Amino acid sequence: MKEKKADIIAVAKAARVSASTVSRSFNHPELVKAATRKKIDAAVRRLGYIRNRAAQTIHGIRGGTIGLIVPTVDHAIFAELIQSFSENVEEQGFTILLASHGYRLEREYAIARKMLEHRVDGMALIGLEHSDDTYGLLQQQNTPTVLLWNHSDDAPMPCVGSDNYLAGHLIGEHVVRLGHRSIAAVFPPISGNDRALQRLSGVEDALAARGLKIAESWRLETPYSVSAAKEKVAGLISLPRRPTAIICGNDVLAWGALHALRRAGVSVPGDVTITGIGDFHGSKDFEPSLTTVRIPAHTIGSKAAKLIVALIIK
Amino acid sequence: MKEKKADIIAVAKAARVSASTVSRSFNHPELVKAATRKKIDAAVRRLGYIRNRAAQTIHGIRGGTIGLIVPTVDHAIFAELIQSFSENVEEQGFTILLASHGYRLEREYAIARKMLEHRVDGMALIGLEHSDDTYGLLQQQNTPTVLLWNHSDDAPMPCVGSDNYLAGHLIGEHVVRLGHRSIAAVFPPISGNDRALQRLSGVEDALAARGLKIAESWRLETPYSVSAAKEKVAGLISLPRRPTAIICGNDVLAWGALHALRRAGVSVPGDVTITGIGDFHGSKDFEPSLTTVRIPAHTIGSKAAKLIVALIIK
DNA sequence: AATAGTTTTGCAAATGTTTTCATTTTTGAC
DNA sequence: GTCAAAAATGAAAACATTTGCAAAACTATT
Repeated sequence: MKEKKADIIAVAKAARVSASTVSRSFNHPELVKAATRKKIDAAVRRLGYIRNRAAQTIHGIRGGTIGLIVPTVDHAIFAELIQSFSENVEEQGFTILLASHGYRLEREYAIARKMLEHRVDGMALIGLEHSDDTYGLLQQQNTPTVLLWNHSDDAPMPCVGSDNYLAGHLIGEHVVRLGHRSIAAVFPPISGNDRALQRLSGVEDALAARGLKIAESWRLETPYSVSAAKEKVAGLISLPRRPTAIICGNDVLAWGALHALRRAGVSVPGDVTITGIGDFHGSKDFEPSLTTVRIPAHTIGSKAAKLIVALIIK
Repeated sequence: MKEKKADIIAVAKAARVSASTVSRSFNHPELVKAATRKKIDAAVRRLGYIRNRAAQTIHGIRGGTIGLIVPTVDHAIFAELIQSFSENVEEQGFTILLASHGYRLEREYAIARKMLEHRVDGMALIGLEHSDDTYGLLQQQNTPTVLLWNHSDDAPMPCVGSDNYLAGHLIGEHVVRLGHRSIAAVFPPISGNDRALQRLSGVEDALAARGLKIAESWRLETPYSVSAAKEKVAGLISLPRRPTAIICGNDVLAWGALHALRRAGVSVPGDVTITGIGDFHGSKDFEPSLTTVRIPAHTIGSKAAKLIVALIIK
């Protein structure tokens, strides 16, 4: 039990060479004779030696980790993004250090700090809205960083994502063009969530361009969940005056809306039109079908992965 | 640009104390005079110093990371689990090193090795089915490990999860008890996925107990996606003879099935009963409503988190 | 068999911390 | 103002590696 784990010196002894040679055989195999390498490999296997990245890292060698901080993992939105990002990053030999801040920006700062203590080679954050402290920290340590999910030309750091304002605008225009005039909106809380805010602005501007406005009582704010949206929308359509279109901040909320309408026996899109944003897994197969704007999570993840790796090894 | 990052010695100089004192002020603040601590804090801030965990780690100090290897992040199933696990583990001061193996067990081994190189304090794996190499590795390095998601009394390592066989059995019995005799099943591929296999066995045994069996042509295998399930089920119900119940391996497949039936104008549960397993976000609000067995991902995540932390700091 | 060149190897210093132990400083009691 | 005890600090060794440099061991060439 107490047999301490093998270190490079133990391996060296076992293989009857020096520690330097063992180290080289790992990091610059071409510099060591094949026969020696063989001996070393054997010793490594015999002792169950596993090199210690921490000890390498203090020599300024890249540790091979990238920090990824998300608001939460548990959303269809981010799951797809995280998967694609991590997959691509792993392909390049990096591993992800993951943490979630639950939409609290101070948590994000604390987490970022911790990740820097671990000497991550790079960082990825969701969205463009971060505390000054966080931006300052990353800048000061000049850690390669990419901002995921949103894109804006005047972002303070490299970012890869889509234009959420545009997405909202597109949806807004679409709905107006269908002839709707009584329009409701269901959105998540916008604090700490620039994505939602931009989408909503896009929608509002598109409507305003036609002189339309969303009535105060038809602006629903709900947490990101099918249940919550379903409930809110059920309340909405039980009112005497009903909207003819409900614009949802994302597909999950739209699903909730659709279930609420189905339950109430309201026909979609006959009586009411529902729109989402995101095109999550499952949305395109929804019955009745759902109008949504595709946000290419998969592509964003893989592009961002390539970008951050490029920044790191440049 | 070239100003190398501050190290503990730089801080010591700036604060006019020794490195040891700086170190202590971080790790055992009670041992250093308040005034000194103040000077040090100031210097730290001024220099933007961030301690180097790697350098601590080589002293055998815990690095504060836990490796989590999942088949994929991008499934409603695991997203919820990961979130809950990581949330709980973060609360205790740990950070997660996350990677996915895409249901390939050799990848899992490689990833585990890499995580051990990073000297994770503990590991968490999904399911009970892992390569001998992986088990051997973890055992030999005696790294605290927990197996997530499945539970079995004779698992080779501590595990926290639910009994998937039981879940399948419950669903099977339920369907039989409703009086169904013509039963179809839609399941994901079972290779590298002990969860699916156990569920299916549970279902089959429950049916067998009543002398029932799923016809070969009614056993559908489909990847884990709404689209795929929808398509398969659409094919199934277009056949002349239709099952009266379709048991799905998990809720996502059940969603696909529900959409297929709705599209075909088949009434649920009037004409056909659909069941899922998992009780994912959204399932309980689905219209028409879905019968499912709850697998408490959230609870599993948090219990597992507590367990692994306990194993680590014991 | 000696030489020059090339390939392998080992020694020792360096990396950024923590920790043990010894030394210095402070405190409180007289 | 002394003294002992307690508290705070520093020096140096330790941790698991990598790497620059020099020594040693081979290869060819004569």
